[in-house]
Amino acid sequence: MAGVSISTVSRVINNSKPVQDDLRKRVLDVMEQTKFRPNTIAQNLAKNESNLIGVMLPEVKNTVLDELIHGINHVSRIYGYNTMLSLTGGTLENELHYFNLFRGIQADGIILASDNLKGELIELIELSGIPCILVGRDAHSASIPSVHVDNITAAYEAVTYLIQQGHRRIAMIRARSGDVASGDHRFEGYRMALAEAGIPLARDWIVESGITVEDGIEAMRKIRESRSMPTALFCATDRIAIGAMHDLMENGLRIPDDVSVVGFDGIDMSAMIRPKLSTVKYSASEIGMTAARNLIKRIRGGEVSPRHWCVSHYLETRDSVRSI
Amino acid sequence: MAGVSISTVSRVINNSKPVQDDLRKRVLDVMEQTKFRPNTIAQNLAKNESNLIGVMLPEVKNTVLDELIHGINHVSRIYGYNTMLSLTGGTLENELHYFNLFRGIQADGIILASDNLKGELIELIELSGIPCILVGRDAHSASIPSVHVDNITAAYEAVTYLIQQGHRRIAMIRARSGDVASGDHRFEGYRMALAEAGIPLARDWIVESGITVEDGIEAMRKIRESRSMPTALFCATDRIAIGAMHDLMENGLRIPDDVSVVGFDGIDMSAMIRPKLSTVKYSASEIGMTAARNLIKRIRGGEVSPRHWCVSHYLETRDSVRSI
DNA sequence: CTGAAAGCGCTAACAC
DNA sequence: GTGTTAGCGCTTTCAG
Repeated sequence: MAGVSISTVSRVINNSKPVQDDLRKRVLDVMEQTKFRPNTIAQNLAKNESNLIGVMLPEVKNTVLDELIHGINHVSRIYGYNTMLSLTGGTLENELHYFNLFRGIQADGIILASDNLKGELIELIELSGIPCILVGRDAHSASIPSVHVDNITAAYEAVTYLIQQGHRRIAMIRARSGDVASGDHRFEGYRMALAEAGIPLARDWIVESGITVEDGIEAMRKIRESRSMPTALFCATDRIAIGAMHDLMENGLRIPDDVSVVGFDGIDMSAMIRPKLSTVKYSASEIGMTAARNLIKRIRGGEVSPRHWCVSHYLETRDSVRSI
Repeated sequence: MAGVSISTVSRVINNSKPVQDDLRKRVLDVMEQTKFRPNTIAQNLAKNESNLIGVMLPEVKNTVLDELIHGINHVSRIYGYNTMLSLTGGTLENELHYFNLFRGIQADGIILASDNLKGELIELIELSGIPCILVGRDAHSASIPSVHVDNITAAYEAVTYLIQQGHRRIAMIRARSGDVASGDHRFEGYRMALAEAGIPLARDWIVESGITVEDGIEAMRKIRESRSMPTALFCATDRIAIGAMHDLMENGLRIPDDVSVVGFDGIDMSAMIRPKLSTVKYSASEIGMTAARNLIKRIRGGEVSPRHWCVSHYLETRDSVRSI
């Protein structure tokens, strides 16, 4: 329509080479008038890059993840990348599926939160050659960089705080083993703190659970039904803690008078419930930003050796713990 | 590697035409051993379709949206579609941007929650010819089908309930006008209920606010500082309600003794806070499933005339309202 | 049933 | 500066 060659059109679209003003104008006019948009997919195919970063998360049920995503989006945008998100539900099958989907649309890099970084998934990632970065959990495999809070230390500090407040009968509702961050590592911190204080682990007071509010309710019920009650409870996530508090209060126990509770994550609701929940806080958006920044560095051929970054954390003490 | 032509490989990948067993096996073996995956993007380019549904949401800060997404994913998967999500922050600029991004990767259809369905955006959508469906809010424009709860009626019922409990001094924290669902429509329901009961609107008791917990705190403060206090409060979202309750309790007011509160959405936290929040509930996953189902029908050339679907709602009465 | 060849919409040398 | 041409990785006629 503009009476020019395809290449010229391509050049004005990409500003890749100089084009005479009148030709450029003719092209632009036609584009405007036909509302033409270049087909990204074909561009990507031809260029073998997409300026697209894929994000794979198991779910988005708490505010922390929204912050994480915003952190990622923020720096991605600055560097000219778009992001696209998919929810995997945490299953290996879905993770493989979505990884291939991202691969298919030529994603330049992928940020993922997964507990299945081994076997098939890790093979696929390495084979694909797509730069990846793990968020939220410490990497099993050294081949993939990661950004996360120091879950072990943070949990250790939270439980140590409880011990300092005079508690020795401390239960923990942990996430399932296999759930790296909130399961294994936060439990490890709990174990270390108790060990250091010479407190033996009490089987009845360690219950494995999902990470949702409902799971917390269920898990708390199990602890209540055990032979004796703890005076304090450390929960792997705030949602678990909120569920547990719900169960306790429904059953006539007072917080923190009867049992003290500490959570992990610092979701916004932790400050809204009563009593306000003491919890381990950290900046999820910082995780997102750091991840995006370093992923992009790798995409652009920066450092290759995988590193692991920790963002800072602190215990926000509120009203759910008493000293005895 | 398998000693066959490209076409044959394509045929075994797609099962599009019969291939002799031994050839098929040779191809499959090589695919397995090289971990070969077809390049989706090139497939799409050649086929001019992607089996991809784009989802555009402003944010994912509450459990309702997680449910919504899962609803969408669930039925999409059944029909062989993949989904990809992008967070727009609710700004027109981002919505245009991501829409074009989805268009670029040849998304077959798009599910979106937007309050900017007019002017540029609607033009772009119509021009692109991509089937779209709106979730969460009633469509301005008749040209785009939508799935949502009947916000006006639901809000009307919630406020009418308050009136039945003997309240006449009823405040509302509404979302901003322009925010179709939680702003305009839920306010309209409030207005109708009061009008029907012959209660005049009190300017001081209607405050416009964002939809987050923090916004709720801020808005409640404004109401507290007005000349006189209401006995009841209707909030456009549960998060607002939770923030408002926080502010009230921080300032020594009791719920429901001093003021009754009703929320909207039925997020999981509404049952966790104390007192438990009475709120309008509905199934977000049903919205997601209905949207996906009908979008796919449109993609496949089913009915063209846009329709609007409502999912059912009900008022879950809990402990945050007293009768006077 | 199988291979050769054209083409999806675009970019990137390569000539002029 | 601009047009021509060869792909990007795949699907789909079209012959055989």
